[in-house]
Amino acid sequence: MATGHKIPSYRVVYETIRKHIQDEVYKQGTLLPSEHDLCVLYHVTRPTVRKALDALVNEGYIKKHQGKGSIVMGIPKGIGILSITGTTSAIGQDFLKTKIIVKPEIRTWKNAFIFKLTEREKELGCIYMERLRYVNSNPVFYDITMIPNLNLPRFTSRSFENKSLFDILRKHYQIEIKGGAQQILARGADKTLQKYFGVKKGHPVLQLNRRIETNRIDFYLYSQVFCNTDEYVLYGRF
Amino acid sequence: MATGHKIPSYRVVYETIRKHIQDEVYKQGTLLPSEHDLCVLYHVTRPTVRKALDALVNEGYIKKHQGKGSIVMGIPKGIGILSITGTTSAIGQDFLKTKIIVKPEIRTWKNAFIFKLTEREKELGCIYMERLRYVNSNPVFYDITMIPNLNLPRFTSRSFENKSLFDILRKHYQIEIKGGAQQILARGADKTLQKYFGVKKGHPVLQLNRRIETNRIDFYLYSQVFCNTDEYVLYGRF
DNA sequence: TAAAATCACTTGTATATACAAGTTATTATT
DNA sequence: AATAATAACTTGTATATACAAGTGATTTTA
Repeated sequence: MATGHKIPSYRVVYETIRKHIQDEVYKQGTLLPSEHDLCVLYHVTRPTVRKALDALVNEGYIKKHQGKGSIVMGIPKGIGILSITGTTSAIGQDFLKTKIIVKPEIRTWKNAFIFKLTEREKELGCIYMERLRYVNSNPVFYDITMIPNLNLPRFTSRSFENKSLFDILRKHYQIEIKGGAQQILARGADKTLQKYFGVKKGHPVLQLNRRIETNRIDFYLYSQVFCNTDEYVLYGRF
Repeated sequence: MATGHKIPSYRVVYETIRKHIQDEVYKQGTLLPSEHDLCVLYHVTRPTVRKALDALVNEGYIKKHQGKGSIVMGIPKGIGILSITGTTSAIGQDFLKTKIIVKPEIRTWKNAFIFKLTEREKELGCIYMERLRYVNSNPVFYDITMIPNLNLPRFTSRSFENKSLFDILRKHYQIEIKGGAQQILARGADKTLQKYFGVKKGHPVLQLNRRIETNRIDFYLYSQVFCNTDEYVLYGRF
């Protein structure tokens, strides 16, 4: 199934350099090739290279110093749930296992939800699912995902074990994640969290309420993520 | 005391539009003037306008749609401690009061700290301070700030009441904040937090460990922020 | 020899231009 | 009147170019 989408060249440059940092072709602490050299390498002009580097700076892969060059910082450490790509890519799929608690099913919206829903979203109802995610066999994330029930054929019958929700949305429905907003708070564990995380009542748990924006206008995903940060803390750049 | 720094025009465009969104000259839900119109308005070219808009998109002030325009999203709601500018600008200085718990003083580094320090940083020692911050008279943030003791004359004798640390660093020492990395976790309140937040022992509190990068190479600020999220949650974009 | 000036590099800012591609209103067609 | 084509907008991508400004090594000067 070819997408037919042409990949912009700044994206190619970004992805390649990112991969090279990941694979330690460009090693931590060293200087990246100069912008001019990258231009020659990728047959693009400086603004294009700079757009790619800007993204890498934002995500913490590199750091720039005027007059000196771009220093490779390496892969952002920790669990980068605050980044756009979601949990899976951030800590490496190898160490993340997913267990479905509630299979995707059509429901009415939880009215206790934090974000205001549009009338259209309320009408549609939502696809609801719950997942528990393990990092190195420890339950670390418990997440509730709600997606407006808008023209996503066969969605509820798909398998999500060890698959990224975002990947499925992109491949089968051409939905791209573009960013989002989130609330972050600390709370005590309730019965559900006690059960899944194996902690005492009131144990401090991180909660994230997220509204995720997509390439489809007025189409948002909603998720509530609970994290047990006892062993794995969240990490982010700003 | 004139800084002598020339402000880049993309910055001027960014600041002006940002201000206009804040002052509701550009109202939420409406379309921003087109990039072309902004070019005429500010006497700059499109790449310059786009650079300003990119920053506004990143911070959640606007959202762009190809073929349509840039939609004004309004001021990012909540307490945007995850953003680069710090607490003060995020919730509006009017509602934030600061109380100094420990005045800036020279100390050796807390060795229990999370980030690895360089030898140079260890030698220098650090300027240490503790602050309690109130939002609408409620104690919400308790933060410990550590700054390498590197050529910051008279720093320990300055007043920090209701002043932004970042502003002081910029105005008096020409130190600009460029970004940073942070860990986020949920933890139970200890005796100190109980005292300042007026909560029970073990009450869930958000903790942020931050390393803040500056325009001076190898000069970082370190801070540990504790947040009582019972009434005011943190907010961020990704 | 030590300090100052220069040069060659780096990234930062800005312009001018072109075309691709998505959206919306208008116009022409059926 | 409903539909299709078009035109006029919008943002997205990309090039080519120029100069400013920070860094570090080299060369010149005192």
